Amino acid sequence: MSAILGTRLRREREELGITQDALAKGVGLSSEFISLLELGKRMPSLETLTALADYFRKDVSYFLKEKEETFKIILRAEGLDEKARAEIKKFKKYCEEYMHLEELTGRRLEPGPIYAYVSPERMADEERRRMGFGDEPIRDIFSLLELNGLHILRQPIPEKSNISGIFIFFEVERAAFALINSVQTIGQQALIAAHEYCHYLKDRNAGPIIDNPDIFIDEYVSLYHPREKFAQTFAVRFLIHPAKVKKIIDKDFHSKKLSFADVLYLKRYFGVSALAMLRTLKDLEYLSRSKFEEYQKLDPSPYEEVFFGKLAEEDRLRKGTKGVVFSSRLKNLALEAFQRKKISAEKLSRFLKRDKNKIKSLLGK
DNA sequence: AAACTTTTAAATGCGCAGTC
DNA sequence: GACTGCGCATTTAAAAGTTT
Repeated sequence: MSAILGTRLRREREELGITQDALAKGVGLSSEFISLLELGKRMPSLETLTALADYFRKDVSYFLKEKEETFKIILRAEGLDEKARAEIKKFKKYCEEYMHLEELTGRRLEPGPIYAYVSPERMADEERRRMGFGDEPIRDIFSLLELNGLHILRQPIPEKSNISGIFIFFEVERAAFALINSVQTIGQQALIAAHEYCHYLKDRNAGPIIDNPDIFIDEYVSLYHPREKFAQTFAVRFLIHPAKVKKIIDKDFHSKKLSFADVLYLKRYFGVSALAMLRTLKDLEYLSRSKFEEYQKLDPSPYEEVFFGKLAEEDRLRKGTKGVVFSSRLKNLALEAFQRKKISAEKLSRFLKRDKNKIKSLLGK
């Protein structure tokens, strides 16, 4: 009995969008037997397995070999220092706790659609349309993505570890998680979140993905895996819709030459990193190459503070971030689990990061 | 928009041949 | 006689359609 064969088989079949019956006809079996295989209650003969593998154009081993545990793959990645390792181990723990809470409350999120688009721009537009955003900026990307099935955990990983985000998909549980490095500015985090979301929509079956911060430097982006280039283009397009940029610049700036302050204004409007904003403006030809390079060298934070009073709330806080940032949804799940007496007050207080007596008195008894 | 009906997909019980 | 790979008949569950 092997659970892996069943899950793989089911996944392949569903990806083709066919029924058990259709598959059975295709490989000369009965649909009942397909059912048994998918349930992991029977093993096929070698002959049958070969027929199935052929049908899906896969190697037979694909259906047999238990894939190396997701986290082992990540932890084996080269160049991981001890601090990063420790955070990834914590990430694993948080993922498991998150899934456990979903199970306790019965609130499981169905994974979103899988896209096979050729163009990241089209995919981003389509996804915006599906969510009903038009060309408006997205205010709370983290919550939005969570509702669409990508669980978000934000944890601080030291800059020198060179990790900006991690995407993983638990095959059996059918749950996707993204770790966002919370040491980055909130704008960068938003971009990474959208980037991981693209992996989720497109590459969720390709194994875990570790993203490093270099993907943001457009000069070198072409050197990276095409999948990364795709995801990065998607992320920028998803967060900054060019039509909106055009509208603002035409209407409000009367198409004048953009100053650094204008760029920062737009950056704040879309809630992204300064670099992503600069890139977009350059690509849309609102900034010349030389201006782009000039602005790119500047550190936005002191300017932002002077031009707009203060940094975005979270950017000031993040300097002191020591631990994980749990999403509102996770906290909400924990609360529900507590109220239904499925977890202890101690455990709840760990998720909410508040004193348990305080929580208790607030909830009445 | 609830209550019932029909259709279809998936799961289960059972049994048959072949093998060890 | 116990076990395996499978099909047939039947049941269950979920989706789609219809009526009130």
